Amino acid sequence: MAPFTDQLEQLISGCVQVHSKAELQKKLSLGKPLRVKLGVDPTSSDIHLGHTVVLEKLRQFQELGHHALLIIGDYTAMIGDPSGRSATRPHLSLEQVLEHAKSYQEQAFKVLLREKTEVRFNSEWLAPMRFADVIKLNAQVTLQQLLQREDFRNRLDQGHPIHLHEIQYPVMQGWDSVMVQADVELGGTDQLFNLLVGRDLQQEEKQAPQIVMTMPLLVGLDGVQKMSKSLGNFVGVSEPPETMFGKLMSISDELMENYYQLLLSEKGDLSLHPMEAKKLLSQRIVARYHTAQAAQEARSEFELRFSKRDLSAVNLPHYVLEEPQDLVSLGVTLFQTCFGITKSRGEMRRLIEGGSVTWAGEKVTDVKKIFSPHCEGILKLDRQRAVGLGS
RNA sequence: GGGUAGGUACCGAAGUGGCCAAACGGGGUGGACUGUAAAUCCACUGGCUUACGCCUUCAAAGGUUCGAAUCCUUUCCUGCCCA
Repeated sequence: MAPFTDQLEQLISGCVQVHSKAELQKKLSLGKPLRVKLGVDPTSSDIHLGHTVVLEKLRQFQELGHHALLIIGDYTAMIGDPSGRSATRPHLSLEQVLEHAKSYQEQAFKVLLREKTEVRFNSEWLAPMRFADVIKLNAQVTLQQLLQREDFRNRLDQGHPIHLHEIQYPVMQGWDSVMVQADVELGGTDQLFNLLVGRDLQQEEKQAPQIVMTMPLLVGLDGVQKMSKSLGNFVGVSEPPETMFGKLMSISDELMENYYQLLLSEKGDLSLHPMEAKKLLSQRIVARYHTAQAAQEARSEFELRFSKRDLSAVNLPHYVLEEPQDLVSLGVTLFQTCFGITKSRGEMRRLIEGGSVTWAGEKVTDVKKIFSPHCEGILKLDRQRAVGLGS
């Protein structure tokens, strides 16, 4: 293991809060590997760049010789973390949660060192708990503490409901820390309260309280709200290189600096043309989750496709017509079969009438235009999607 | 449990018997412009239809009416005040 003073510097870099630095220093100085916990709720099937900020921190701990505990919140996911939420989360079934959990782990190992990670499901200890046990835990938290949280206070002020099951969440998460005897717990800044509850519960159980470290939240592609699957403003770590690259290119210039900082832990070269800086950023992030070559290709494709607007040189899905079809029907079929997107005929018609569809580089606004099986060429459907027709 | 205010499209929010597929704002999508950035402008934003129009929708189910998001009944859900 590295000398603890060096470790300390590294570990706290990028953190928003460390509670407390002195405790961390002390624990590190003992020279023993720390048990570092990170909880994730498999509420959706994808891990996105927002999650990676904190995963990377855990990875850093691993590389310094510490023990990583990845807690899959299969049980908590069914309740839904109210943190930062203005409304109650929808309920998930156990089946959904378990399915998500599986792909979650796989994706998490794109960042974490698999063989050095202990994965635990919190249903292991939460499911068998009895009501009396729960009551006992609840005695550790007061309503006043909960109401100091901004998310709950907002809901209260705005007359939005706060359900009792939601206020159980911090206690459950805190109990996880007790059960795995965490020395450190990581989380986003919105997790601060939940993380601190863990300390209280640990102390109650005569354990040393965990050190709490929070990382900044990554803003989503819209530049306004935090990155989340449900808002659709995310870049998933399992997405194809071209998609990742494209999505990253759509962020605003202002966001770029933030992304450089949080995703690559460095300052971008601001002397470059913003577009060039953004291409560099995208390329490097893609390279991290795919390969350098894939990133290079994604970049070239992007340039061909959008800068030079040359679709002919780009890899497009192919489709061969079986029989003549009008443009609307064809469009709907293509969206479905090539991109898995369900469009109504009305939507398709609007797209065509709005001038989005081009055939061989020419706008086609005739909804009824017939395409026959021997038509060959490139049909552009919307801003991002195009299909090669014919063989 | 009592009182009271509500539940409208992705979200917020008008509408309180026909002119309502439902104003307005946000969001989203497409176009122009561009660096697939920002800003701006324009269009679209339940389904089917070239269209006339038809169909499904205003928490749910029934009912009144020529006609209901709007009136009545019951049910479910939520806020606020009181206990």
